[in-house]
Amino acid sequence: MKNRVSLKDIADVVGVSASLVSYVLNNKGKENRVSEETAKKIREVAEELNYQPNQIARSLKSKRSQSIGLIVADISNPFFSNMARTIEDEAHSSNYTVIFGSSDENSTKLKKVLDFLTTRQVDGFIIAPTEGCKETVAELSKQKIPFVLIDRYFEDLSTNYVIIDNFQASMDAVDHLLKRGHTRIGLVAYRSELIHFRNRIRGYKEALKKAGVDPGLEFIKEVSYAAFEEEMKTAVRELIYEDKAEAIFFCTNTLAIEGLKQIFSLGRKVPEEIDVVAFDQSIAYDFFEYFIPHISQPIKEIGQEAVRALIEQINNKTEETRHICLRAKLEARQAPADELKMV
Amino acid sequence: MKNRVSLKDIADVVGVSASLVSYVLNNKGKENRVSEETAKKIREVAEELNYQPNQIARSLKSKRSQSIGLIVADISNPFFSNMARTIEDEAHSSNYTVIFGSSDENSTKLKKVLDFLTTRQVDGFIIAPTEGCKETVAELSKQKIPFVLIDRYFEDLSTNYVIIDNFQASMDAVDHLLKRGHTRIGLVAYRSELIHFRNRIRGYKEALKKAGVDPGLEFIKEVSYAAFEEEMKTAVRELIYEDKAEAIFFCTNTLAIEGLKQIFSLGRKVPEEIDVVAFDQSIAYDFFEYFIPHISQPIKEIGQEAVRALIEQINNKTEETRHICLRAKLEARQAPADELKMV
DNA sequence: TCTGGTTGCTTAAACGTTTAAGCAACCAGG
DNA sequence: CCTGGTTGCTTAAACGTTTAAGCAACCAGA
Repeated sequence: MKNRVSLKDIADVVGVSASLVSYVLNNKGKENRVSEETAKKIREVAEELNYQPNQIARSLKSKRSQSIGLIVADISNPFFSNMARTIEDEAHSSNYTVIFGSSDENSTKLKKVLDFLTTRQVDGFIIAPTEGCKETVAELSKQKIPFVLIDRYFEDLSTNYVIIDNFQASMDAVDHLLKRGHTRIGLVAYRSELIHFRNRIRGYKEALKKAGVDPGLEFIKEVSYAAFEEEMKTAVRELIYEDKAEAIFFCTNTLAIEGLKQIFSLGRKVPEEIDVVAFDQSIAYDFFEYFIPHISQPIKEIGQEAVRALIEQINNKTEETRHICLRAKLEARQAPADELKMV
Repeated sequence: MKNRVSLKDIADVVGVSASLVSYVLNNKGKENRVSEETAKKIREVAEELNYQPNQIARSLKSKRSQSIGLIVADISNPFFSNMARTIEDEAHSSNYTVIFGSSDENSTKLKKVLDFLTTRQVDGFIIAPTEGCKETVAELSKQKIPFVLIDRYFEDLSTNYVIIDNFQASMDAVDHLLKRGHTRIGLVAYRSELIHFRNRIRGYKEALKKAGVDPGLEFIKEVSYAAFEEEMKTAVRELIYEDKAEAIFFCTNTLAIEGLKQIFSLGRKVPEEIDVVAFDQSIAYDFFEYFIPHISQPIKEIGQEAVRALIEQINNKTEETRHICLRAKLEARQAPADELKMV
């Protein structure tokens, strides 16, 4: 490949210098006093030879690669792949490409991917930070590399971020269960210091407290990201058998899916025997006779805001950081039983 | 940002020329007779200044960007996002980054994304081609830009591709339904000339023919990609009410999910009243009392083979094309009814 | 003492752009 | 006829690498 036509090629054909071609094709002919006649010829030849500017050369000169790095926990997780899609659309519309990498919620891997993409001179990053990557993120700030955190952030780090109000969302979710008459409500989250999980747990506690539920009736289970299937088994078992939970709030889509499997495998009926609320959407919820109430995150908005904030930072090199906190909505429509009938 | 340390910076500190630094850091010190003493000093300073080579400059020189473009129908489709993940891992392990773009099964959009990424000088593409993009793909061949098609290919175009044996997979799927005693078997596919759909339909027909089923009992519905929810409604309705189908074979994951919704909304029980086989995995299948039999594609292998074939083509500029056809497996385990009980 | 090879470095060009600076030719005004 | 501005172009440097070619200093052998 790569016998691609360059400015020089066009210049040779027309019989002018490469600079002139550059001026014309960048619509800077006027300012640089290129005659309309020459300009026309240059444009024609460029068209004819199907000239495509070499972005690499351009990047070297401009120190801008017009690409952004997207680092999420796992691109194959629907939450993140949906996010990726909106980020793609938004980035392309601003003439940026998106390079992606998965961290597997592992701070070492995150650092590796980050370094890998930094060498590629991406102009900035959109990152779902993992636990224990605060130093890495702080370093990024120090190096003045533009970036926006999504989904999670660090309280004691002044960075751009786009998140949702996890505390409020969690309160809404638990309120929903309280309103349905439960007091013995369990929660399953990942074992993590990440702020969004902490806030989801805070929201859970606050909702119970406000409702006057005895703190002894807080049932909180935390499972590890790496082995959550295994640990979910124990968690659900304990919630049901020992804590006598009437309802469970699952803090992510993956947890909800796995948790529901465990509930069913114990032969419990949802919602009659165990009521459930989940965080995040899942295609699976459409198939339950009882539509699983869940917190629906404004994924599209998050992605768009993140790209916008990032590009703004790239362009304006403004020092101030933007903290965008969106509202997530509880989807609790009860599907008509005879319309989405489960087999 | 971008006050990044360059070869020159290191050279200045050590007091040598940039070339020497380049030789040493590329482990070409020996061949170029750099004294071990100087080499050591250079490596130390490089370490100290945390030197990261500028890949852009390197790319300009080498005409290699060490990045590949991945173009799929929609990155948020689980099939493609899972594929993306394996491609990411495989590419990173060969020191390539992945830039992605979605075509929405639209050939105009595909061409746009392709051009967009070509300007970025990606070294090659992995593409799930859309209907009507044959000329675009042929043009890519003509320009000698390395690429590998996945999921689909064009019969009359000699290109690299990694696919599965759709004909065989489809036969397996329909055989499964035949073995369960059905003869009135419907099929739902996208309305498309893409070879993989044609082959899935061929497999369906062949299986029926082999089983001696009257060709009059072939019920084939095709829906448009853009409005499949709407058209699925009609398709399922017709299959059930007019064709009196006893079973339906859905040709993709999205079709299966939507089709199942429609079947349930008509109050039909699966599998007692309508038996079903799907193409591709879905998280939702885990939740049916009756585990939905489906064709499970070797996504990981497809991704890996695609990356390998692509990198081989990039490196060896071999003219010969590789046609890799993998086998997809019918997953038909029946989940124990009391273990995965639906609510 | 000259020759030729080795050692250890530097110089320079190139990749394809962008863009400041320079320069020749022309024209108008005094 | 000189001056100064305008017009239409070219030159050159730069971005950060890579790499061929060159060169000075030294040493060994004849």
